[in-house]
Amino acid sequence: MFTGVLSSNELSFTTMNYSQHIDCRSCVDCGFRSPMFDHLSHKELQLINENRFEIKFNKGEIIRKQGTFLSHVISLNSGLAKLYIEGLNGKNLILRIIKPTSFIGGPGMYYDQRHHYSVAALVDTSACFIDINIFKEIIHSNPAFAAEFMKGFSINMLSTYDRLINITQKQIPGRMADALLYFSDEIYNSNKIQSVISKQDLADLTSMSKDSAVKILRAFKDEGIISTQSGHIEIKDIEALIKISNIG
Amino acid sequence: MFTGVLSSNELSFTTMNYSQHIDCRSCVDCGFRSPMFDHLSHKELQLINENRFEIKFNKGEIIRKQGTFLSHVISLNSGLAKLYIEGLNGKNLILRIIKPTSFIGGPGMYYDQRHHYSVAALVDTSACFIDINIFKEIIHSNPAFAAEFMKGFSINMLSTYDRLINITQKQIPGRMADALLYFSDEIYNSNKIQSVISKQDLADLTSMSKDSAVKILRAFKDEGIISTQSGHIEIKDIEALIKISNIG
DNA sequence: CGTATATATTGATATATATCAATAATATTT
DNA sequence: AAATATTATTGATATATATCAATATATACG
Repeated sequence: MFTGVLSSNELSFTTMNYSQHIDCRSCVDCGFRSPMFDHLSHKELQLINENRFEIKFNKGEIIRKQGTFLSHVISLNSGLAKLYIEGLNGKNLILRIIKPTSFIGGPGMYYDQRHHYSVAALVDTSACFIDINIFKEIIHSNPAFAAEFMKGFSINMLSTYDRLINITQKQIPGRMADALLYFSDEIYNSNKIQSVISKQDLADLTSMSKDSAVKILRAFKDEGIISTQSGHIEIKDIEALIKISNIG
Repeated sequence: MFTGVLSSNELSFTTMNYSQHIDCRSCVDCGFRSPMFDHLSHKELQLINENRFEIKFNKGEIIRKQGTFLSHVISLNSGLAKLYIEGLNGKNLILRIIKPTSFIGGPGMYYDQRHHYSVAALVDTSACFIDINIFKEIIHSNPAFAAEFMKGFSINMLSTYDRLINITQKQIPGRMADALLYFSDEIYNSNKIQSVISKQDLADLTSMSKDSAVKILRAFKDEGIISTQSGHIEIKDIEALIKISNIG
């Protein structure tokens, strides 16, 4: 189930490249850990450190597979991943894009100990896996951490509500505008969307066919709202996108 | 914000009719409380009892209004309600139907203390409102209760995922079949669906127009899958519905 | 009890979106 | 570098679903 190289106990002599090669020594002073862990004591961080391992995934590899046993929660150290539900007839629905330093728990944690979505690396990605029982232990003994965990869970719920409304109540232009704004505002913090996001990904994010995704992007390009070069998409007129998003 | 008659301190001399007239004396031995509360001690139940009030709502009345302050969690004692997101351009999306003795918290509880959906009574309905701070206090001091609360939250999340996939990846016949099966399996535990569920409600539950809802129900009727009499819908061929639901 | 108001029904029409098919461009492997 | 596979693009066509309009039925109201 786990691919990639286990490396937390190795020494790394490669040149530092934060986007791909991280070897975390300890959670206590880790610069790549989810901000959620700021609420933990030194002792709690040490406990987590003793019960986690870091794994590197190549682009395209599955980090979590829907349906399998939920034995660990994840903190994404570097890279980028898509979190998606494997739906009907092989259709996927991307729920959200995971960037560093996001935490991934999942609704199976307190229900059936299974994964209800898959997570796949969009680029070379490194993530720490933390034992679920240790993690829960800390949740139950640290109310501030528990509240923070709940908050994250709640935000995921709210973003799912948002997706539900946007996908079911907006038509294609509005949905694609939402997706582009999501990348520029929340993922890349830039008006450039990297080419690792395929047309199929954009379609899976907006619940439309790939052909429709291509066509609406073409239309946006013709209107000067975006420009494209070798797979990359650049937002040229963000105001227009916001307007299209609002109209629906 | 709260309508209806506050009645926990009144004596009721009306003939007992569980579906409409409940006056809970104490949470400790309440037969209408959510099963979640079974995990509480006598003392904790007393604490809740001192910090709750029961309100009766007439059919059609709003129990919770999206956007308002989340000051209380709810336990539905009797009746029936719809929980829905007020979306774009006045379109509503029903997330689920609430029956006794469901608990309603909400994603705002640990985020922004606001309601992110509305709840409205479909029939005369009675519900207990529990102070949010008292409720959270108990969550933080009782791990078993906290886990149960988390489990409920997770189940809501999973049902939202389900809605997301069913609505975005099935077409009208499959979605309507899902809605009918939801009522028969989870709400009424009967193949008869009461007339309090309007065609608009069925449309809001399946994310289709009211006209389309009427037409697909007509088609189901013509095929002998359902029958209708004065608003009620009766499922005649549940196997056919399951098949339609599976095909999508 | 009749009038008003909301809800339900139906067929005709419009429209958004998916599907298909054929080609082009990229990426990946040998 | 050639060959193969994957991904992207485009226009033509099919189809699902929404909208509209006109009528019917039920429900609330004074």
